[in-house]
Parts: sequence; C-alpha cells; structure tokens
Amino acid sequence: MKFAKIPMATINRLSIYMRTLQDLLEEEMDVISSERLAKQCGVNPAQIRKDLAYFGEFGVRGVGYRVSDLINQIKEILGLNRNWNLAMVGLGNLGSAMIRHGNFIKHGYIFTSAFDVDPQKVGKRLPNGLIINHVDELEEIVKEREAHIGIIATPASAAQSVANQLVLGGINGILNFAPVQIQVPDCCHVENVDFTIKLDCIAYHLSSGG
Amino acid sequence: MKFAKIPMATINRLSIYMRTLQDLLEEEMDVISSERLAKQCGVNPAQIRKDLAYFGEFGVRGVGYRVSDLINQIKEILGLNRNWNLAMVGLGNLGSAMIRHGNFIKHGYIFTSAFDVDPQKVGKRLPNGLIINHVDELEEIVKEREAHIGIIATPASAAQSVANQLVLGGINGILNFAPVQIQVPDCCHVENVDFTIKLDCIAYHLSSGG
DNA sequence: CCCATAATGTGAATAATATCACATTGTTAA
DNA sequence: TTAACAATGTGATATTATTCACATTATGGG
Ligand SMILES: NC(=O)c1ccc[n+]([C@@H]2O[C@H](COP(=O)([O-])OP(=O)(O)OC[C@H]3O[C@@H](n4cnc5c(N)ncnc54)[C@H](O)[C@@H]3O)[C@@H](O)[C@H]2O)c1
Ligand SMILES: NC(=O)c1ccc[n+]([C@@H]2O[C@H](COP(=O)([O-])OP(=O)(O)OC[C@H]3O[C@@H](n4cnc5c(N)ncnc54)[C@H](O)[C@@H]3O)[C@@H](O)[C@H]2O)c1
Repeated sequence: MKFAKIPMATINRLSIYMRTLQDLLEEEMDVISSERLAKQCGVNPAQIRKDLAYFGEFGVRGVGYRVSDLINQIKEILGLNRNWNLAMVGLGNLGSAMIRHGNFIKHGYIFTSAFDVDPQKVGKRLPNGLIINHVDELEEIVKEREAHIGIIATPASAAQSVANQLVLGGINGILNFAPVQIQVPDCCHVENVDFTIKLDCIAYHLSSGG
Repeated sequence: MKFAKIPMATINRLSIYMRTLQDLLEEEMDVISSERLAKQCGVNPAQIRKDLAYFGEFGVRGVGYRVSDLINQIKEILGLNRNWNLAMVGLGNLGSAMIRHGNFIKHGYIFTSAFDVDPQKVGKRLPNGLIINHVDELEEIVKEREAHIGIIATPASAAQSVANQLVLGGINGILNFAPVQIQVPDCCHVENVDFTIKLDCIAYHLSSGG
C-alpha cells in the first residue's frame, strides 16, 4: 500500500484525526475504535481505516487503535516528528495575530523570521522576541535562519512579489492568506487560506434554504 | 439546469472566480474567456463553464463573459447582493484581527456584535465602534441586532458552548476557527477554518519529496 | 483450548467530480 | 449575406473519492 498516490483529502483528514487523538490522550483514553473516532471527527469510519491503510496497518483487530501509538504514526506520516521553521511576511492584523498565537509552537512550528515593508514596523521587537526585518533582506535571512515554510500575510498586491522572494530564498512551502492565486515553480507547494470564501459559502447556504 | 444538486466545490470556486473578476474589472477588462479566467484562477476552463452551467447561461459564444455582468450573476447565485450581519465571539488575537480587517465590509459582511468572557475586554470599544458584550448576553443581542452568521474565535474548549448559544440566538451559519468539530442541528451550516491543517499539509509535501 | 465477540483491513460498488471533445451559436469582416 | 472564426455549453468519458459489506484476525471468557 505504501506507494499508491495519496489523495489530498486524506492528508487533510490525517491532520484532523491527529488533533482529535491528542484531545483524547489528554482525557486519558488509551484505545479508540474507528467508529468512535469517526463520530468525533465527523467522518465515516471506513474513511478513517482507508486513509490509514495507505500507509500501513496501525490498528488491532477486535480492539481498535492505541491512541498514543496512532498519534506517533500520523506524525511520522505527515512529517511532524521534527520542527519546521516559519518565515512570516506581513506583520499586519493577521500576521501579528498568528505570531502571538501560542499553538503553533506546540505543534512544532517555530517562527524564526518576520518581514514587513513598513518603516514603522521594521526593527520592532515582537512578543515572541523576534525582530521584524525589512522584506528586502528576506532572501538572505530566510536562508540564514533555515526557514522551511513561508507565510504570506501581506495585501494581495504584494503577494506574488513576496512569493518570488521566498522561492529565491529556497523555500518550498508557502501558506498564502492573500486572496490571489500565486504562481510558483513546481518544486514549491502552496496552500491557500481564504476566510472570505468560507463566508461566501455560508451566505450561499443561508440564501438557498440549505 | 437550475435544480441539480450543486457540488460544494463549485460554490467555493464561484467565490474565487468572483474575486478574480473583481480584480479584472479594476484593470478595466470588460470581457474574458473561460480559458484566460481559468489560467488566472488555476483551474480547468471546462470547469468554469460547467460550474456556471449549473445556474444558467451567462456567456456569449465566440466572445466570452462580460466581466461586470458575470460578477453580478455570481453575486446573485451566492446570495451576495445584500449585506450579512456577523457576530464575532472571542476577541483574542484572531477575532480582533478580523474586526480590524477592512475587506469584509467591502464584500457586504458587517460586524454588528462582538462577545467575550474576559471582564478586561467586556465593555471595551473596538476600532470599528462596536462595544464588546459579555457572552452571557449573546442570545439576546444576536437576535436584537439580526446577526446572520456567527464567528467562533474562542479557544477550542469554549467552541461547543458558544455554538449552542449561537443556535439558540437563531443563527444558521457559523464560521468556526477553533480546531474542534462542533455539533449543531441540521438547520445550521458550519464552515471550519484551521490553518494548522494547512501547515501540516505543507509539512507532508516537504517531507515526502512532493 | 476453543468459541463468541468485536473491530480491523480491503475488494467491490457506488457516488462525486473533473476533463475531453465537439456541436452549437454569436460575432465580425469581406 | 455569408463564410471564417472563436469560445461557449454540454453529453460522453475518465478520474477520483467515499461508502458498503464482509472476510480476517486479535482478544478474553468459559
Ligand atoms: N485580517 C483578516 O481577518 C483577513 C481576512 C481575510 C483575508 N485576509 C488577507 O490576509 C492578508 C493580510 O491581512 P491583514 O488584515 O493582516 O492586512 P494588513 O494590511 O493589516 O497587513 C498587511 C501587512 O503587510 C505589510 N506589507 C505590505 N506590502 C508588503 C511587502 N511587499 N512585503 C512585506 N510586507 C508587506 C504591510 O506593511 C502590513 O503590515 C491580506 O491579503 C488580506 O486580504 C486577512
Ligand atoms: N490566532 C491564530 O493564529 C490561530 C491559528 C489557528 C487557530 N486558531 C484558533 O482560533 C481560536 C482563537 O485563537 P486566538 O489566537 O484568537 O486565541 P486567544 O486566546 O487570543 O483568544 C480567545 C478569546 O476568546 C475569549 N473566550 C474564551 N472563552 C470564551 C467564551 N466562552 N465566550 C466568549 N469568549 C471566550 C478569551 O477571553 C479570548 O479573548 C482558537 O481556537 C485557536 O485555536 C488561532
């Protein structure tokens, strides 16, 4: 099963399973069935088993999954048994909110650099101790601090240019909050987050009696 | 075509098309082909035509789509030719960042109430003029201010209880930022936003040579 | 030791989604 | 007027994802 092509949706769900399993671990639950986990994650039990089957056999028939083992297996699959260094670009409302947020570090995501163009912001120290650098220094600093993932939290108009600089800095993964489609070489993986799309989706459902 | 079941994915894409079309309008482009629009949105041209075909015929054969017309059509489809009132619950990092963000109002999303439990925050005035109310008053105030959509930006532990209160307040659409699956009656539509999942997804791609 | 039980892992069936390919139809210019 | 063109709208096809259904296999009690 190891080298089938893995559906994107599976990867997303693994992340959800892991989060739920971590909650379960805190509640001292040490074994769980796909049925109960599925209910808690809002998916079909067979889905969970299928998703896991892409990567191996992690359960015990007649019993279920050992919670802490499964967490470790999923971490291994997703590549989360290590830390990832993040470069934040754009320290406005959203960028600042994320840097202040404590949960990323818990999951092994560490902000090691931060960039803006605003001269008012460049040179300031953030709550986590980081100093904001000018975006012109991005390529250099990103290499120096071994950033793995870039986060674009600038206005849409700057997003493509920031993406270009991140790529030059050797970054192969980008989380983009700007509401535009950015163009990058194939070696670079982009994930987009756009809240407004989600709101539009809710509006649609409210409008058409869904 | 009007009453086929519409794929969720189609609704999401319509929102993206609209955003791109609005950019094109600013660049004074008044007609666009599905091919060019598709490139800009990163999808297949036939996809765009199929998505639109669920709702009618909006193009001109041999020519393409009139940009401003198509924007209006999509707004009509998604229910965006009106305003939607938002209730923000949890004025921490993320909730505050969203309220400060100017783009929501441009798209017809208006914050009409804001709630927290923290006595330090309750009573404070936000940059947009709103006063933060105590979450105990949620049900009442949400009804009074005719909120349509609730946004949950509290810690995960409070999310379900907030969701319950929103539903009691008559709200049928929820945007949930807390990393838990909330349970609501069928009449209520929930969309989840979880950045950490997106980061995990990038980590996976970086790890497995994608 | 063996049987009843419970829950996994998975092939087959189904459902959902995306793409192709082309007939159709407005447009423009000779 | 009409022919050449361009891009839509859509049935057919291909691909991808989800769910079903059950054979398989650990476990624990009698
Ligand atoms: N805040 C939200 O709730 C929200 C919601 C949806 C989408 N977004 C999107 O997220 C992005 C950020 O939103 P925000 O509210 O934080 O915006 P913001 O205006 O508060 O912050 C943008 C920051 O980027 C900086 N910047 C501009 N150009 C830059 C460049 N070339 N290099 C580096 N930094 C640059 C600005 O100086 C500013 O500090 C925007 O694209 C926005 O559309 C935000
Ligand atoms: N900020 C981020 O970058 C980020 C990223 C990913 C996920 N999230 C999620 O978004 C949510 C909010 O994140 P944050 O960083 O803004 O957290 P935060 O701790 O800064 O803010 C949470 C706010 O909710 C309030 N609150 C707590 N219980 C409440 C209740 N019952 N009713 C109303 N208000 C209540 C708190 O007083 C606080 O003001 C969390 O669930 C978090 O996991 C945030």
